[in-house]
Amino acid sequence: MNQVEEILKKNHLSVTGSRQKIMQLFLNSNGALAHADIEKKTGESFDRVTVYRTLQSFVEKGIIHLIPTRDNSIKYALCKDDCEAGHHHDNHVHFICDECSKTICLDDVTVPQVKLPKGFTPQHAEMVVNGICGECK
Amino acid sequence: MNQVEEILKKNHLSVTGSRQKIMQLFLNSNGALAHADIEKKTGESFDRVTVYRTLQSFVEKGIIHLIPTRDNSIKYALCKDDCEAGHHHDNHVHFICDECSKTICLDDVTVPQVKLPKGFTPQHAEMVVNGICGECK
DNA sequence: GTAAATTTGCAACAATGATGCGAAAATTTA
DNA sequence: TAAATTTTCGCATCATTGTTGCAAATTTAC
Repeated sequence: MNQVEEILKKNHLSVTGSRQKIMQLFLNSNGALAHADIEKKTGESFDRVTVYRTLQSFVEKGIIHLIPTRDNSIKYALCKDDCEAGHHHDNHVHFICDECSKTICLDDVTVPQVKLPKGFTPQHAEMVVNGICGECK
Repeated sequence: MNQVEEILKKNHLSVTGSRQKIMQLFLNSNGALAHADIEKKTGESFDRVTVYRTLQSFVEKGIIHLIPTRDNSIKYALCKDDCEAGHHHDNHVHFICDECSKTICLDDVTVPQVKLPKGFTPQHAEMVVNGICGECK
């Protein structure tokens, strides 16, 4: 049983062609993927709806997470820690390169706490940093 | 000359019905607005395209700014400081209430700096906090 | 008040995402 | 391992969101 199958089974998902291929894509890519990226890379293999539903199932199981971006395009990313241990990932910072527009999970950088005005109760914080990544410098 | 006209003229925008009405909406609301909110509140007054273009022109002039949200819906907000002084607003934190889903600019809370891994050069950082706002508590 | 510049509304289009449903595939069961 | 059951897939269809071109209307500048 390969890594992809393992991940799917562990998360109680049927092992199907689309899920295997898309999961493999995430494992191969070192950044986040947008729906469009996935559709491009899988070619004509799967229906557009299948890709949506596959991503949805991954999100529901907590295998991948969404990354909010400034231009409001949805990006999905697999966190290394997640797939290996299955535990819930902490709140890490995301980095988006303005040059190559690669989106990277900075798993080691946690979102700092901020002091909110009186009355506000925080529950979850997201932080996205834009700039130039190591490869584009 | 009223406040709305003043803002528009200062930003070299023609004073038109849609711009006046939409700008007024922003001045009246104490939170951020989504395109859909605006369309709802302006009723049948304007074409959908006009609303888009009006918002675009405001963004271009720096009168309003975009707020990235976790569910990837675009929200626009007017910062008090901006409209009065015209200077560029600093990087403040945004708060989205999970209860009433109001989106608020925390003008006094600046986005903290984070230490990035080697090679990454930050240029801009966004931070969005979800939770419960003062009114919903 | 008129000419020039800008903005509007309409039509049309593109991209993104959701849903219902029968067919196909995967999993369970015996 | 074959049948029964469950899940997923693909197609058609639809909704929402956002963009563009262009002629008509409005605003601004002179």
